[in-house]
Amino acid sequence: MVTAKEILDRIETGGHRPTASRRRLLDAVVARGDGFTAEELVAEVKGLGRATVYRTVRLLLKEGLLCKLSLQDGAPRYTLSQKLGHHHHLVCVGCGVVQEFSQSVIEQMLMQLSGAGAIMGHRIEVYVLCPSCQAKSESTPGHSPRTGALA
Amino acid sequence: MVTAKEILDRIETGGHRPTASRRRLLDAVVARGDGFTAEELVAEVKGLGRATVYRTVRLLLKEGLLCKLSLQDGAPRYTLSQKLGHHHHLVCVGCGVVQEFSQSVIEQMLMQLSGAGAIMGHRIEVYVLCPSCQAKSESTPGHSPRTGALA
DNA sequence: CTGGTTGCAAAGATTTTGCATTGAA
DNA sequence: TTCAATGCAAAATCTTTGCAACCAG
Repeated sequence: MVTAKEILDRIETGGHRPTASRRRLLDAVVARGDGFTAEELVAEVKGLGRATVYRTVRLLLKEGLLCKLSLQDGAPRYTLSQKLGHHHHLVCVGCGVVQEFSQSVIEQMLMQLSGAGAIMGHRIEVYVLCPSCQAKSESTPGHSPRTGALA
Repeated sequence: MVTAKEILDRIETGGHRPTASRRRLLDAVVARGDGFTAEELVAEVKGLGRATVYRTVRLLLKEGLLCKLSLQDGAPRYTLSQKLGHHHHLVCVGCGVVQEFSQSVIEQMLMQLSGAGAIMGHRIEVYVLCPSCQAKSESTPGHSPRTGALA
């Protein structure tokens, strides 16, 4: 589990200051296990200016401490990087919980595509209905998940 | 190769009218092999209102005739669906050219993830530097590609 | 005719920027 | 002290919506 302090240390190592604002923002980010928007952080962490939130999100992205999720609708969502290396995401379209995974099969498959050019990077997201959301949707059939996330 | 007429036919089949505006927009879309933004279409197809362009893009997305690319920076980009079925994208970070591919290995890999929940969908994009852009970057070392696309 | 489609402008939503002030080292 | 970081509000971007006019079937 990544802690706010670890992230703050990395920020400091990167030549940035571990301010109180950043600590408060990180506490909020660490407390969530799902994808959130910048605006949700603005609402959640009271007393911080909107500009500070957006600037901090940008900083964390650049440092690789946050990942930008490519859901299809609305504002972009972000999630904390649990692993430092390259990884992919498993997003529940019901509750928005985000898990990470890395699968070497994918990397092998990418090799097969290298005829199309030098591979510079890739982005993989898998949308699931997690077991607890499956249970919920069986008991409440009317409920519809965040299908906007689907490709 | 998909033609504007084929797409217009599909639009009509879907219960929408094959108007002159839509035809002009489609001609512009078909002429490009890369990802474009809604705003680029507004500039490119003169005489069409901004609202019409955005509404048409939304219509084409809903019908599955356009794909939304999840690049990281700026406004979302769209590209024409060449295949009708499910597919993935190969995007050149140099020139923005988009190719499609489908690879059963990925689908097999997804099966292995099904322990995490029922898979509802997925999104895969691979960023490459295509052969012609590789040649260019060797002759002009100062040039830097659209690395914003990279995860 | 009739209802889908369009253009325009206004409104909405999201993000960035200028600038004076504050705060960490 | 010094320069990064912050807050605020204005501006910039991108997208949607209300409404009257228009057009395909």
